[in-house]
Amino acid sequence: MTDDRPDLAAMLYPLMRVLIAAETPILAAHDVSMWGYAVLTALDETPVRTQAALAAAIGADKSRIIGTLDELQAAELIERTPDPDDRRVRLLSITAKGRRVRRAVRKGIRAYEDELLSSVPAADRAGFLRSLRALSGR
Amino acid sequence: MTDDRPDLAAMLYPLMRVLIAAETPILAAHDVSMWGYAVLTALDETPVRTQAALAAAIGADKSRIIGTLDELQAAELIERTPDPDDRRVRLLSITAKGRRVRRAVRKGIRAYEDELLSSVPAADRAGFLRSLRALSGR
DNA sequence: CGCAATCATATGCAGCTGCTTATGATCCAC
DNA sequence: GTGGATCATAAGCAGCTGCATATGATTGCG
Repeated sequence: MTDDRPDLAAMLYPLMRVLIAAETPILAAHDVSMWGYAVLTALDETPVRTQAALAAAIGADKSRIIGTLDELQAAELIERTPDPDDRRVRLLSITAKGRRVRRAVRKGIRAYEDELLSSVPAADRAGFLRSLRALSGR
Repeated sequence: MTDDRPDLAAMLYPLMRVLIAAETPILAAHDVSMWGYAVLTALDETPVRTQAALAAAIGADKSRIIGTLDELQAAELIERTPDPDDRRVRLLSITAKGRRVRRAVRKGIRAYEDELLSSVPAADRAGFLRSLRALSGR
């Protein structure tokens, strides 16, 4: 064990702040909240059955996420339809509009990330992304 | 540009939560808050002149950090002495006790991190750490 | 059928955060 | 000497978060 590197959290924290700061105007330009974008992303990528399961999937609080879902629905970015097999459940789906918005936001974010990552050697970058992917469980 | 990876923030966020969850009991065992540990770490590694500069260095709010400094001082982990050259300033320094506590916490955290990172191939791990270091500005 | 579990929803509580404003003391350039 | 800047400190405000509780409706098992 060497003492030559900071704790992971100490490195992740400022990076996280930089990313959030960069994403904020991108999200604002599309009138989407950060949790709203997380919801759109989840729905765009994987089917999910219940709102609670969605909340768990994106690390959100199942109660707090309701407001976000309300906003997304009002903006016609998602739809909620009753599940014919279980009257407690409202099935979630992303609309075509929601898909477009999500992908536009992601494009902006990706452009920023690519620029950020371009300062890192390609071999390290690949290792970084692979590690990050493995460590984040996705 | 490929679509085959999640946004950085989407990967960093769960990793950050995992790290925080792991650190929480370690910090509690030493009766140190997370900001307290960040302060101790900063003081243990680099001299800093003013409290405001310390706050900036660790990404904390200069007003909010006062309470943390009060606690650390009460626990005799840091000392605040008036700067003879500038009566507005209180110079900060870590005590020997503070140094011991900080290093004990770091040891616990490092053990966890090493275990976590052991699931990643060594080459990727090195690339990960180098990238993280470069991207976090430290 | 009864009951525990689950769903969506709402909300309270405590804590934290970012930002701001304010205070009194001190510093320093003009 | 004056005034703006800086320091430490305190606290307001609004927003967010994690967790818990509660409600009414629904489901599914014993």
